Amino acid sequence: MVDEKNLSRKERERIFRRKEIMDAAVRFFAQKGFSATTLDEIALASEFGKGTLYNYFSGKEEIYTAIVEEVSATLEEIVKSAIQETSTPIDFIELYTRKLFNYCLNNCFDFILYVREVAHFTTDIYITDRNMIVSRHERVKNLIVERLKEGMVSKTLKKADPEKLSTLYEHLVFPYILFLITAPQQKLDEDEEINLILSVFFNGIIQKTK
Amino acid sequence: MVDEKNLSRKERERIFRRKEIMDAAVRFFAQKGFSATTLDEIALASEFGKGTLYNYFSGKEEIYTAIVEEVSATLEEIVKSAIQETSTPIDFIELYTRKLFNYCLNNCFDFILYVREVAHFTTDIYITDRNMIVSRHERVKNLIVERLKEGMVSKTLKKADPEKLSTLYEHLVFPYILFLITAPQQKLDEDEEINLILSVFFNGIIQKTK
Amino acid sequence: MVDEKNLSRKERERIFRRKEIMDAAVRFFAQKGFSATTLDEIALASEFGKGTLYNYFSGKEEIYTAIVEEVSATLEEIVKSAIQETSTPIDFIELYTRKLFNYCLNNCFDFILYVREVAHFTTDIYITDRNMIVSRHERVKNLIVERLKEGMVSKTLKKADPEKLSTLYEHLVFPYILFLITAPQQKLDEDEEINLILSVFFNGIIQKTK
Amino acid sequence: MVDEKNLSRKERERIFRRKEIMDAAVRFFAQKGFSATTLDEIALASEFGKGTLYNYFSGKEEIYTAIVEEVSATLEEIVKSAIQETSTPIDFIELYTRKLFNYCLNNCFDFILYVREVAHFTTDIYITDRNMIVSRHERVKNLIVERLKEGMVSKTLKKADPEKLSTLYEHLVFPYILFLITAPQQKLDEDEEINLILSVFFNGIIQKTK
DNA sequence: CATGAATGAGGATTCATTCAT
DNA sequence: TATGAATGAATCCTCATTCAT
Repeated sequence: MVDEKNLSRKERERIFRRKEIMDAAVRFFAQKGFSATTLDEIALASEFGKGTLYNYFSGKEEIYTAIVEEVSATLEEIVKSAIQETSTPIDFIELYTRKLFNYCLNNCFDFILYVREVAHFTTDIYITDRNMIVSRHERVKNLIVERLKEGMVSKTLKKADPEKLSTLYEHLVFPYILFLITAPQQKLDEDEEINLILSVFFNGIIQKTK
Repeated sequence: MVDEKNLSRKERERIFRRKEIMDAAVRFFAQKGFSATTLDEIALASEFGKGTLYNYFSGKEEIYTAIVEEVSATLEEIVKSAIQETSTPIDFIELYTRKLFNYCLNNCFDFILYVREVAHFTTDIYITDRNMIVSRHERVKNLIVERLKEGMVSKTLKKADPEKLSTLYEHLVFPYILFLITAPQQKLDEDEEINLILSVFFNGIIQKTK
Repeated sequence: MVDEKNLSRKERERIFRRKEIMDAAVRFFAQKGFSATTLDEIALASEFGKGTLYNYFSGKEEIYTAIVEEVSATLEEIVKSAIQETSTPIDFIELYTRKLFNYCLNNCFDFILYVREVAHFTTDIYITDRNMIVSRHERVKNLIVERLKEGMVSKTLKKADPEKLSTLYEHLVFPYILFLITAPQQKLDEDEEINLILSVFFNGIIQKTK
Repeated sequence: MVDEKNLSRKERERIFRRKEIMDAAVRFFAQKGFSATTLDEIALASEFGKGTLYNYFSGKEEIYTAIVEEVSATLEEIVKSAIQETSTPIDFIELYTRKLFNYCLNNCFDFILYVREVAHFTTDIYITDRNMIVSRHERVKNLIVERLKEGMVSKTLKKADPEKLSTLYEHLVFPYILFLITAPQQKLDEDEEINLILSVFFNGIIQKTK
């Protein structure tokens, strides 16, 4: 996350244009995958000349990587803020889920890319700098694991492997949100869906008090 | 699922060769996506000449579609058999999960393709005959929904929208299995994983009796 | 130089087609250099589809390299045969010059490429396998140097650094032949030109007897 | 050669900047040829903006042409001065060779370009104004031819076609000098090399007295 | 049927040139 | 005048598909 404060006008414009290109590209990457997306499409959609893209990115791969990295960074912010704004594991999971849902609603294509990468759903492209993404994902996961452990210590949550639980959460919530958003349907009652997810997930992990 | 009984030797051989090609192809589609997979790879891996593939399929797309359809059919068989072999919703879900896991262990590449298609994770390719897959998926889903409804009527399961619950199950179990299988890790304790999934899912959907 | 005897029809055809492509390409490389030559031109001139070229060469660079290597091999043959067919240094140089001239007359474009490479006149392209060409050039040069030394021992030739003399010969004869052939002029009296070259070169290196 | 005396400061600066650009460009043209050289390289090396180059030249081609023309003019000066400073053909050739060698030592890239053009070693680019260069080359050649004729009349030189002899000289000396300068070697004994060239060339063309 | 050479449409990338600042 | 971002034509290369053998 670049500090955009102390940048020259030129540099700010450059970052802005990079973002414009990424925003135009993400829809295609999400819908068709990396290989099937063409630079012509991206150029057309971003309203830049094809050659211009190369002033901002070294190639198709870098556009893709930049998008995934940006989502990755944003998701880390989301987790951190959810942690800071809550005091209990339960509250954290609820807020985190809500924030995720919200982010996904507004940036569904970015989210698709990220889920695909993290969930190993395709390796259409070998992201050279996957390390950065993977390590950030690990970091985020650890934050969640810590919270889960706290809950287990305080007996709010059932005892279980917190690592596995974290992974399970991720593979429950991410794909489901993705489904809700991509599936063509009339209306989406956000609260209802969140409640359902949490209800299922919680009433399994919350230790019942007699 | 073609009835292979009353076929001539020629026809049986034809089906056998189609299967060989599909088996060779699925690994590439799973690992690299549709677009990034080349017919040269498939020809080489299947030990057929490139031109020969066209005697068995109309093109790359049909190979892909045939694979997805085959998985789709197999999964329908799995659900049906799980239904027939169990008498309660709980038992059904457990057996179904177990069978899924098992199928996935032995056919992980096929499974990846299917999940990608069903979970809308990419539409790299527009499957012309997606209707058949979608409608079978609906059919399967309805079978599950019926079972869930039974459970709600008999008060074994909490009252909830069975459609949503079915979807939730699908988006919990499928991606998680996929993750377990694709994530590079040492050993995989199948039973432990299944128990975890079921534990979380069940203790959320099973109505607690005092 | 591949032994073309024991090859299958397929392999012979393959070599033949490679040669056809090289023959079509060399004219462009010679006239415009490596970078300015396009595959479209080569494809058109060789009467193959553009993609077909890639069945025979890995790319533009390999076509170029293959040509230079072929000339290199041929020139080695020429030197060797000239050595075998003569018994004195003087006769050798005369026959060698005559053979060179003749080769160049019939393969002037190939010759241009070779001279350019050997004379360091351009490094438009970095030939990966330049080593092979350079080492062959060294080998050929040594053969000539040996002959020159013989002449010096037998007092037929003046005493001088045979290495330098060999280089001087090369940079006299090759570029001049090239000039004669590429310069647009009416008629070319081969014998006259050869006699001139030899006259100048010989009457300098032949030791005068009183 | 523009008379730089009566020019305004602006015009002098303009010429100076053109020269700076040409000096930066010639190294690339010499090493990689016309096509493979990019304006970006030239702009970077000359420390001008890419657009600025167009204030001094109409395009890449003109930069190239200007360089070749400048060398061409310089070489004409060299020949003329060598003629004025000597009184015999022999002395002339010796001085000319020496001056050439010296020029080449200090401007080897320029020299490479010129030799390539004059020796027809590549026509990567069609110099629109090649006429000027060719005609100057003819002029220079005639000066040399005249000197050679004088030598033949005065019986200092053997009788021969002076035109051919001039060409032979050019194709002996130029490429050899080029080779000496571009070939990677430790030390270069200028005098030794010149003596060798002249020794070979002279003892062939000088008529022996009994 | 089996094969793989031939093909050309399509895609990523480069770069000379233009032009607004 | 100096600049470098924008551009798209041009180029190399890939690959699904065809077809002669």
